[in-house]
Amino acid sequence: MRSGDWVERAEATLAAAGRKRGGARRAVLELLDGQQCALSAVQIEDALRVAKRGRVSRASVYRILDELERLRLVQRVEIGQTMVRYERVCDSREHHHHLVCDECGLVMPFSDPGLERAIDRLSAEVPLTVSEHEIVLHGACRDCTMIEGESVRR
Amino acid sequence: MRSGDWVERAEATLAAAGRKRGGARRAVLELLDGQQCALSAVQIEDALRVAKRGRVSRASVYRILDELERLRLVQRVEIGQTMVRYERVCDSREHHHHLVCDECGLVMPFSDPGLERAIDRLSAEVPLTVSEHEIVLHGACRDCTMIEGESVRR
DNA sequence: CTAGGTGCAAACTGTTTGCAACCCT
DNA sequence: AGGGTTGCAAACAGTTTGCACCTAG
Repeated sequence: MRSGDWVERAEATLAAAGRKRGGARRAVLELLDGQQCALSAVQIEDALRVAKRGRVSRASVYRILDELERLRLVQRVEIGQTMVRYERVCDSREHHHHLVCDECGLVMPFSDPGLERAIDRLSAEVPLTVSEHEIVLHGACRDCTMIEGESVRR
Repeated sequence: MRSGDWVERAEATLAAAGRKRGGARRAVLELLDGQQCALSAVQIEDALRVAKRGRVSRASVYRILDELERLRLVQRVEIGQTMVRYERVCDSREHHHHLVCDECGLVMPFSDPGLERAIDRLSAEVPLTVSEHEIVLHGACRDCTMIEGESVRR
């Protein structure tokens, strides 16, 4: 999916749902469209303040994300670290999951076709009409693995 | 793992880490030992108040869970719904993941050997020393699937 | 003109921290 | 005696809500 396509699709979906346009939502859409990985509401608010695409209030960020999620334009990602993150939903080729370093908080995307096949097969057998799935691998990234052992840090 | 074994192992691990015993922690351990699936800190606090195993303060619940997690006696589970949940860590035979109904919040455990194999294989290829993994399937449970369609509820 | 969109501030909720008292070893 | 353990209350951080004003259609 080319950059921009997702914003267009989102605007179209919103219009179809009877929504009007707005500057705040547009700014959030464009920001999300440019991301490689998930962002939290707070990160989004900060990024928008810096980019000063016209200050967007905290409340609007949450309301917008909530609505985009309902329309399946973004997906929540629970990576731990207390806060919820969001990332745009794209076609299956860009589908990915997350590696999280529990030491430093680094988050990296990864994807694996074999794993997806296992999930798809499983989804059909389970007592749930599965709409989404999320896989998170926790551990220590390379940098943190090297530092380890110098104390009983968590 | 029989009921009780985990509590014993936990106490032993704590002692080995130089910890003393305490009533609050004991109550939390026993409560967790009797659970089928993950509980949030708030749920734990409430359950202990009801069971009145001698009131345990909110702060203690959080501190205890934090420590048990560091010692790998419990594992955090991020199921969405904002709050973090915890469940005891057992041997691999009891290892499981979660199905979450996004309509009513129902959480069910499931396990799948094929999926575990795929994860293990993958864990070796990734730029992270993987210590844990978490898989969550989101969707609508059977009851909610039937009710669906009556409105644009999320 | 009218319903949806937005900003601001207050309210909430889950979690963390400071501190004094307590208890295991 | 001394350090880990607890409870209480205050402090925090992320999220939600109420309300007045603005704006797209």
